[in-house]
Amino acid sequence: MYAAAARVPAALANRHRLELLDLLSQRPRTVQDVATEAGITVANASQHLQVLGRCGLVDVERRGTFAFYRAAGPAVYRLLVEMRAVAATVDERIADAERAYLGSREPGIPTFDEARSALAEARTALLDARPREEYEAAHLPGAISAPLDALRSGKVALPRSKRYVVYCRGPYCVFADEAVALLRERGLDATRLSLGPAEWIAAGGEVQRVG
Amino acid sequence: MYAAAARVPAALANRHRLELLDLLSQRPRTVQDVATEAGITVANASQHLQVLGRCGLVDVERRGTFAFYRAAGPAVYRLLVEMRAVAATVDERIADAERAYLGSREPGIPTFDEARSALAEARTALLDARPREEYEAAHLPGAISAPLDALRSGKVALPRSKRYVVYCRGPYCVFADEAVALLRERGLDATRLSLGPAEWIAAGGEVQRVG
DNA sequence: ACCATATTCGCGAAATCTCTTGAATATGGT
DNA sequence: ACCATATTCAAGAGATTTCGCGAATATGGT
Repeated sequence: MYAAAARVPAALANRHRLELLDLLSQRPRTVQDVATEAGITVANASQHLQVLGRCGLVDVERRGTFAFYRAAGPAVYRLLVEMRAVAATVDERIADAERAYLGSREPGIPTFDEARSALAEARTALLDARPREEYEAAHLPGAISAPLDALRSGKVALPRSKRYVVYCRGPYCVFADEAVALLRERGLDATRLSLGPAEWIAAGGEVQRVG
Repeated sequence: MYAAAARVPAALANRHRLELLDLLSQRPRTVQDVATEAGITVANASQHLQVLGRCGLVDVERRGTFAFYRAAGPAVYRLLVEMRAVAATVDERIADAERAYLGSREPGIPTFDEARSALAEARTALLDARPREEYEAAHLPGAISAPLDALRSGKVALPRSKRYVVYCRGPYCVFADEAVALLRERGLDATRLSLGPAEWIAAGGEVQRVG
């Protein structure tokens, strides 16, 4: 019984599998895709994805010769969030990363409740600083896609009359921070929301898709 | 970074450590105590507990020559609950056990919200069917200790005018079921609450202690 | 039919984990 | 001081996991 229950943490007990699951929590990806992102061979990525799949952590949808893997559901997001919470209370590197990140940079908005009250104002807009593919796969309700590249090249029209709340992949991602810095350089009012879609889904929130 | 984060699931990826943590989620225990409960040697239990401790999953308090280990905090309870949730969606044995348990026996009260509304009535009492030591370490607010042994030997005074809601360690524990069966044989109105203190703590609830 | 490509499978060496055994350490009581 | 006991430490055999490599499988296009 406990041996059976231990298979889920066993699947997560590997840095590559953790990274793959993290990648898949942003959007579905092919084996090749995650392999290059994580810097491992395709064969190895395939094996790791199968381990994750056997424990119900990822689902696979086959389209032609491609296998699109994705995080299996809200329960997986909740598990990831809780695991990071425990890890952060002890592990030096994670805690340091968090301190370095949350300390050196400004705190931003730490909860969805606060974000919601900020967004209640009509002149506040929510921006998604992640790559467009991730925005298309799942984004917070009402968010506008504003990938960092597009912001840099000025391809996103941002009226000066608005206030902007920017989010990205999650607390440890730097996209939103860079986006906020960029907007402020241009004299816009921007704040970071230091949570991402994973935390939103974990909290029971619904997401929107494109197409 | 991911290697560091993987240490938490690695600590949980062992049936004995999972069982130990489960035991410690009910009440603090000594090394010997958990060793005999889990059927492993003391040295082995000590090693496993140290692994759990290094990841911040358990705390230790030394009193004399004894080392009392306990689950480290609400985050650990939340992690355990989420892990079981994921495991139950896939693993045959766990899902079977759940079906067998929740199917063959009656469903009981599945959420704290429903329990709260039942307990709002003044004539409803909440009973804790676990061993007294666990009740003393932590029990749901307002619960009365009614260990199975004490119920069997009739040592708990239960007025016939009340309705009883009985809980135990959690969804997979049978104490509450047996207690409910026992009370009904005696013509009392009893229902099982199929959640335990772990789920209560995971949901952010406060617990009471004795002494 | 044939080819290109995405994925999966199988094997073997290296690394890691597990558990037992026996000893070492530390604390409290006599 | 000495002893009993609770816990921890250390080392080694055995089991499991990891990962690269090469081959096998499967699908879609030409």
